[in-house]
Amino acid sequence: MQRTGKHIDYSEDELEMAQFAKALGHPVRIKILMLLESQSCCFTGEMTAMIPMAQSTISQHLKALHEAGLIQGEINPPRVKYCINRENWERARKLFCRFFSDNPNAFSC
Amino acid sequence: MQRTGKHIDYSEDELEMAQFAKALGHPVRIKILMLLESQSCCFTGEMTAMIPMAQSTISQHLKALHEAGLIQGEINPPRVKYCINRENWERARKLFCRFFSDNPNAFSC
DNA sequence: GGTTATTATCGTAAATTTACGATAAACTAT
DNA sequence: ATAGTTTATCGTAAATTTACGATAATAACC
Repeated sequence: MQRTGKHIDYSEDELEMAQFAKALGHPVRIKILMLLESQSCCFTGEMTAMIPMAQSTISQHLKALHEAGLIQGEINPPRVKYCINRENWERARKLFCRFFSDNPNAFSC
Repeated sequence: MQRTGKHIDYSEDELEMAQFAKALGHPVRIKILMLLESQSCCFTGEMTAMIPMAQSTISQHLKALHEAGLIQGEINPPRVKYCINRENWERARKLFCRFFSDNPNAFSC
């Protein structure tokens, strides 16, 4: 895409929110995050055991979530323990809450 | 993708949320929604005037938002007036708020 | 050193997304 | 009818995403 020289000026919030949203834009990544939310922490192996997908695919989705800043991994050889990145989670929460609340009909968030 | 016969059982919430998130996963679509939020309603032309992108591309993004259920269009010949789909907006708000609040460290949403 | 266990990365192929210009469609107004 | 205005759709090309199996990397253990 992006074959023109045109640049659109997006605000930091717009870019950041789109980035978070993109990371949330696949059901398996939602599932992974819910898992981490409910268990606080989780090894990759536990996820691959619960989700019928190739281990490499799960790892790829974890990478996407990591790059978006939503999770962080702690090496615990030979395993890796993942958990929510609370700082960015809070940031995302604020962005989404604000976004959906800035309208006259909304309940307060 | 999806070349195997495996099916993952996603909950309705997981699927719906991923769908909303996917629609929010591009900065120009965030921008469009913010515009609709601030103005309550907007013609396609006003958006194409404010966003330096081909008219066809904007229309494509509007279609994506419409298919995700986040906006609705009212034909007002020869123009089309778009606005937020309040019912689904509220649904999305609840999903995201709940999602980001279901954790011990979060502030209440 | 060699083995085992766990996870990431590589190489790939198919599907989807994103952007554009060109064209069609829909409706007004002349 | 013709012309004008606005928007959607079509055809396209490039980029990205998603999935897989195979392989590499890492660190513990024997």
